Amino acid sequence: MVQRQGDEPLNERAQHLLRMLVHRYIQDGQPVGSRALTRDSGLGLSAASIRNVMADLEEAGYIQSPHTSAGRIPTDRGYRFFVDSLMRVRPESGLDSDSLRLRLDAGQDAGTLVDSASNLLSGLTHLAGVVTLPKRDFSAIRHLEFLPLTERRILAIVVLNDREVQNRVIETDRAYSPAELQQVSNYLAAEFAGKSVSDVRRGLLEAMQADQQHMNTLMTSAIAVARELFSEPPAEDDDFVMAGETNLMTFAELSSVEKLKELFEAFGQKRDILHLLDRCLSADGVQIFIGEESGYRAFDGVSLVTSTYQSDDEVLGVLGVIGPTRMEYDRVIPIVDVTARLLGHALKPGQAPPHP
Amino acid sequence: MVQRQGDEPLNERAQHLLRMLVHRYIQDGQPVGSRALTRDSGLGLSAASIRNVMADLEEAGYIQSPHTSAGRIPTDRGYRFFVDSLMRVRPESGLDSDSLRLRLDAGQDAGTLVDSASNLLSGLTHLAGVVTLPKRDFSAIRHLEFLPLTERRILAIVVLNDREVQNRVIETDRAYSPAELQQVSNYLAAEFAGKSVSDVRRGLLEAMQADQQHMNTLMTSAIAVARELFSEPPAEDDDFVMAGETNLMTFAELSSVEKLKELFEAFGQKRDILHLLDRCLSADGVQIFIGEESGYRAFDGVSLVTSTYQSDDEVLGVLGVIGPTRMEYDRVIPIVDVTARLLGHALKPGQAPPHP
DNA sequence: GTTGGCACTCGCATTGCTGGAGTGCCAGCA
DNA sequence: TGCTGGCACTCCAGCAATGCGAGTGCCAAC
Repeated sequence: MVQRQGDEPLNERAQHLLRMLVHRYIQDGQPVGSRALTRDSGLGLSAASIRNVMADLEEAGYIQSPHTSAGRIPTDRGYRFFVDSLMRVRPESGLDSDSLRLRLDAGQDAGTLVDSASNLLSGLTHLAGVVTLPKRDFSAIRHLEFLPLTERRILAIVVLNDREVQNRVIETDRAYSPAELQQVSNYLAAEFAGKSVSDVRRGLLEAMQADQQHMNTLMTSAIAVARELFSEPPAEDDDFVMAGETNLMTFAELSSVEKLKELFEAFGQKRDILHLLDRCLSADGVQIFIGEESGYRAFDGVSLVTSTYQSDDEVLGVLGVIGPTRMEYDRVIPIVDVTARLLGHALKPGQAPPHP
Repeated sequence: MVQRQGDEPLNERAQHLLRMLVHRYIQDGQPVGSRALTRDSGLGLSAASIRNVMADLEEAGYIQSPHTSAGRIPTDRGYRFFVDSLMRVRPESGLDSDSLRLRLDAGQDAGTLVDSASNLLSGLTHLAGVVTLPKRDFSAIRHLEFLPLTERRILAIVVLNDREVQNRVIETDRAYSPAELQQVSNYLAAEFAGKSVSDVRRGLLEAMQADQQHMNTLMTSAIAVARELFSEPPAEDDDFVMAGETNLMTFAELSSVEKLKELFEAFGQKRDILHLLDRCLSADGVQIFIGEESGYRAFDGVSLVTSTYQSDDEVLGVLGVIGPTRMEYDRVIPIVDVTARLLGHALKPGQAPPHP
């Protein structure tokens, strides 16, 4: 990156003005001029002085002017500084938290909850909401069942956490007789019941490294089958749900059809978005990507506010909100934060189911 | 509908010119003037004569001019007449059919097939593809299983057709002990194995009307549970999958952001679309809704070409393509038709699974 | 019935103009 | 040294005027 003169820290006044400018721009989407700022700032400064400061801010890369005689708008860097150092998150208006809880009812199945959360996010922020399906690594295995389809293909059904059912077809190395399969099934069901998927995976790894000569045929078969079943997470774990994409069509910044197309294509591809969301999985708490920071061209002019959601300290997934860089960060961030907490809570196993 | 002078049948020449006009407009999206038509028509007529005919066509409601001194464009009614009487469907270029078959591989599960079909449609037509999930009414029940969750909540797992697994939580009138549930489970599994969902439903209806005093407790319980399970189709049966929505953003007719928003919101709501697709279920073969014919405002300027798909004479669902009214009907229709056939074929139970 | 001609109508792009908002810079002042 | 008022300059947005081109409708003549 090019060294800029402006890399020296901003003084108090410049920071204050930058905050005002960003705030104002977020409100009405018009470039902010020196006159408007003089009024807003509350400092008893003249427009000329403000102009001087604005020139500094521009040189430092925090703001820019779309053309000579327009006001200034924040750059990505300006938003970043605003979000990191200038902004104070608005405390959610207590009421929210309660009414939200009602809409994320514990005891529903994961798919429904994820949908609700996504709708909730988009509804509250008037932006697009996005929620990844929860990882199932820490779910307890409740029930296990194998059905022979053809000689070498078995339909495996796994029930997790009282509620979720997953199934996949596995291909085996050799043919299993129904009786044999039944044995394997019983053995594995007894062995795995109550354990979490990641425990099982770890256990399998150990078993495979152990001396196989001490095992009987049943165990060897069982391990082979189980390995096939648990070797990699099911495809659905790698997916997300969006809601309210159309909200993005209202923003002037994104109203060029080409820009929109690019963005919606990115949503459809899923790959880039997933990659981006995966990056958020590692750091917990709220994370923000502003415009080009994401590294994807389709995300120019677009920001992503995310948070991991977790139950019992295990990170299950990521949720967040996609909108124009010009979004009300101070309002959106707490919404994302609260929603993440509520979703995590609602997903906690053993929650009371809703009364019929 | 208002009676128009033009309701008298169009003469040969008028029909020919209408065909040319629609064809031309579909090709380049520009209003077609009399000069252009004189060249295209092949008739040795002058522009003035053409203009006379065009005036007739306009009066009859088949074409209209966006403003005084532009050419003419087809109205919905014009497209309708074109599609019904003037157009000749292009025979698919044999090659297609083979390469398509490869992309709709029999033996995959319904979800994957539906996704593929949807992508196929949008890829081939450069429009948006839409496919409803297949109804499962005619699927054979392969396996049935009940797991107690809480006293009155039971997780039911139904395996259909070797491949599809459906599960739902049912609420019972009274508490069942695990042993009792096991009995019910065994009884129903034996009773239902191999029957289709609709057979079972019919059977249940009869059983309920029969004199219940002749039944033992087991049967009564079993019927109560089964009724809960099969009373109405699972929610997923009532859903569809779309692909290539972004293709619609390229068309000039739809390039106003507001129109697009309206349309995409309709896609998101699903309700209207589902309703529209349901209407297609009854009539089999290819069906077409042009513009306002659909009755939904969001569909102004948009056409829908659909076909039912079926295996073994049972209609399973609907698929189709959504695009601007100005679409190449003669090319799109056979694509929809073939895709429907291939999807129906691929969904046929007992198809050889793909070799690993 | 067909044709050429003619007047007419729009839409669209270009041009020139004006007002307003905003900037940068400078000289003067505390 | 920092702040301020003033001034010249720039650029956009909106508006009217204009000319051009494409296309129409109608009519009289063939």
